[in-house]
Amino acid sequence: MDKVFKPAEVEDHWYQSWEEKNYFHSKPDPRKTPFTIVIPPPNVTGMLTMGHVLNHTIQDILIRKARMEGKEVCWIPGTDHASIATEGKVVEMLKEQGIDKRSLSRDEFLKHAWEWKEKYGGIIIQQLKKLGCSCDWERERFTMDTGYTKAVLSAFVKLYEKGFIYKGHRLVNWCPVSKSAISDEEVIHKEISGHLWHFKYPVKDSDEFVVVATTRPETMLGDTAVAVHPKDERFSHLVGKTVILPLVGRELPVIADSYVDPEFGTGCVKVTPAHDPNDYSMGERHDLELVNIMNEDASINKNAPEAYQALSRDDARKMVVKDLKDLGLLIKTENYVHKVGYSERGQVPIEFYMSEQWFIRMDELAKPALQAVVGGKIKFHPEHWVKTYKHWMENIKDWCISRQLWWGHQIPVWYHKKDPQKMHVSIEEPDDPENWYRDPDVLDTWASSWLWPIAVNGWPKDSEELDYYYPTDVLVTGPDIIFFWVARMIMAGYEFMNEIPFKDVYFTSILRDETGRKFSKSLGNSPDPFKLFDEYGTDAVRFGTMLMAPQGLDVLFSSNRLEVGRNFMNKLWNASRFVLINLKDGRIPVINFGKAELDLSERWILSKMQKSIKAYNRQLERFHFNEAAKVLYDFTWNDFCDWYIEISKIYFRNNDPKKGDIVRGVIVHVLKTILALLHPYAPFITEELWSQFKVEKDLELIVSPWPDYHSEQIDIKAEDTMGFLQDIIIAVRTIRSQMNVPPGKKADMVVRMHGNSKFVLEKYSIVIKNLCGIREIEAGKFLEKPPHSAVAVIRDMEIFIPLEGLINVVLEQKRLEKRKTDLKVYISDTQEKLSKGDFLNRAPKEVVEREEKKLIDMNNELKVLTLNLEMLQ
RNA sequence: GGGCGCUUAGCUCAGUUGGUCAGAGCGCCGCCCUUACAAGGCGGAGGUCACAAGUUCGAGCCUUGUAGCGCCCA
Repeated sequence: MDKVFKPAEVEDHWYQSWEEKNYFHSKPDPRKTPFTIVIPPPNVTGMLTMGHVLNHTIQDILIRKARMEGKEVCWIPGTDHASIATEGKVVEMLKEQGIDKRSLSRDEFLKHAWEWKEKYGGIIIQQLKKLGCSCDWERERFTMDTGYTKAVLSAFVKLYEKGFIYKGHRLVNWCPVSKSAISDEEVIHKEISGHLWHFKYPVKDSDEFVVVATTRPETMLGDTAVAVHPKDERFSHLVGKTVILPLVGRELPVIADSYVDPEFGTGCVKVTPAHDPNDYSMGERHDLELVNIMNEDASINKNAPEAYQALSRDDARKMVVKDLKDLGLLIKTENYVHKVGYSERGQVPIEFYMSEQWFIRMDELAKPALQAVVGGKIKFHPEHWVKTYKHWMENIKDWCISRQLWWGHQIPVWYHKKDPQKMHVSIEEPDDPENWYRDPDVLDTWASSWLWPIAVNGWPKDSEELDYYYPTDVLVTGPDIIFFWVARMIMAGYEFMNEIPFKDVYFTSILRDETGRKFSKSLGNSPDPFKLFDEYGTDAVRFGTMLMAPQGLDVLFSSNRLEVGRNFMNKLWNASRFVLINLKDGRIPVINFGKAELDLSERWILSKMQKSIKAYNRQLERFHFNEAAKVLYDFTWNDFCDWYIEISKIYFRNNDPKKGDIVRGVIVHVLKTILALLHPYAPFITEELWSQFKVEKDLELIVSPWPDYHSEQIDIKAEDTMGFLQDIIIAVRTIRSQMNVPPGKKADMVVRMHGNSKFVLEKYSIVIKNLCGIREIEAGKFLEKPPHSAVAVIRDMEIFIPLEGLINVVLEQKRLEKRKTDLKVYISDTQEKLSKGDFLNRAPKEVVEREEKKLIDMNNELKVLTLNLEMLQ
């Protein structure tokens, strides 16, 4: 074995081996409990990011643990067609080739899109394999494969037939880049420093003007009214009159509507019902005309005066402002900070745009889905996301599901050519297709992915898989798609299966860089996972990422934190190397606890291990992956490597073959248990090391049994005695270090006992001698303090280390004084506590006893220290 | 404006059901290349648990308020 762990040499080998042996594949097996996860399908043309690493490592941990626990494990992978994002990329690619999308037919465009998908679609799947994900690749799905498409269209038809889907001419969020409607959830509100322009509109047949304030002057071309508050006396004389819209010449009524805030701006607002949702509502109340002044790309259309037609909205704004200024109608321009909605994909401000769209009525669908989460049938981790979910579900709005795109699921609605009111809504085309034309729009991607947990299992057909694997167990995803996806999957689960889609939802942390910025492609601050895999090893990246990902908080990611992971893997590698070197004739022992005479250190490490198993399982069950990782890290490094391995060296050097065999048995047992427990986090290195310790009855680690928790191996007494021993050893090491005793130089130890703990020194002197460089130990109740010695007090022991020629009296004084000062503080705190009658009466007996014992011990120590200090002077 | 979250060592963060002298990693200081590991070992320094009040025998943890930071929604 190499001195240093080299991840690249083992990772691909083991992944291939697992795949060849078909360990990832699942078949419904009624005798076993199923454990199912559906992957949150990444965008088909996406690349692996650190966010994926975090998310999929968690899923792989859950899956690998469940597999080792003997469940029938199925992790269903796949990719999402990501309608708007993918279409955008294809349009961009075509543009680079000099092809304009508008010059292509729908079929021609789709051909390019599928080619693109074939070319880049497999990449992220390969990347997930590199990460070690143990998905059932035979079940890989794509949201636009044939079966899945059928599921999506069936869902549409079913909801339509129930009356949950309707078509409406509405003001929707419009992305002028993709030239499509988008849902409320795809709009990002950003704070923008803009301006507030104040304009005069002349009142008809009068010298008067009204002054309106707006952040979007260009929309005035579509104004159809001016509104004031009904109780605003400044303007009440104008209500019912008419103003002339400058530049356009249209006559606008002045209306009174309580929506108007008299405090804001001038108290008069321009009303543009076709381009603003609030104005739209006012328009409905007052029966105002709708004037749509924009084309699909937000340029000005022919409903505006000719001078502005075809201008972009930005140019139109400049020109409107200039023209109004030239007419003397611009009063002032204020700097003004306000929120502007941006299209998540297009990265440009959205428009509110009148168009014909399909909607799903959500109120009915939301009811059971809300109850499932509020009532605890589905559990969120961390729980606080329930409130966010609840708030959204209680204020849910209808979902605009049509998109003016080509890449996606085309809406299964046909209109009759002669009578467009006549519709055919079905997953099959009409019998006389020549007389019909199909709705050109596609469905919002989420209107396909909300079916993911059921559609991957063959819905709407009944199947053994659907029956066996649904509902799934856990969903692991980011909190940013709680509305987009999680909520809607729950609704779809109830609507189509009358059953929840998953029992637990784990929301991952959001990754940020060291300065707190979200990782994003546009900022270029997202590290390339593959560079990290190369640099640290995949296991280390997985483990390190888990260790730094607190539950429910954002992670300030920094790659040097992955060093912890790498160092840990190397530590484990070398601990294993040590154990291998010390095997007898290369034989792997199998421990038999019944017969083995276990000594203190063995009873202690086994007890510690059981406690660690218990804590580890508990943290994993409550989805605290960082804390679980910590439990294992601490046990492995601190208990196993720093203490047990160090102690074992004594017996491997020694000539007691029987004792050596016992230690070999225990050390191999503990190490193999660590490997098994760590396997879900670090699959490659653990499988590799396991192969070195495999005996005939062992399977490969990936399918080996999860370590059992044995409460009978918990040994409080051994832990206490070992703790005593450790305190003694640490105290001696501290003296040696602080008195600058050279590491190679042996010292003697004289112990004056005040109680009955002599047995510890007698029985375990070999451990003390070896672990802190002691030659001889002399112990007794009435020994004198040797001259020139340093002292430490541990429980009932006064430990003297004679340091002729080495003792530094000033240092020793300082050391003892510091301890004395600290002790006095603790003692007075404890005394105060114990002097209160209420504490003695009300606190549990154990707590009082513990405090009393503490006080006695500390007083004792103080007394001894004081005496020793006096002797120094 | 409404909601959610955060504030613990120089930095990044754990801290379970309120109860032992509040922990880790990194960084820092000292010693050591000791035959598993220098990606390591041993030892050490470093804390008003944001602030204020309250509940309690007892608060980092529970309640209320304040301040600062972050996110979501309108």
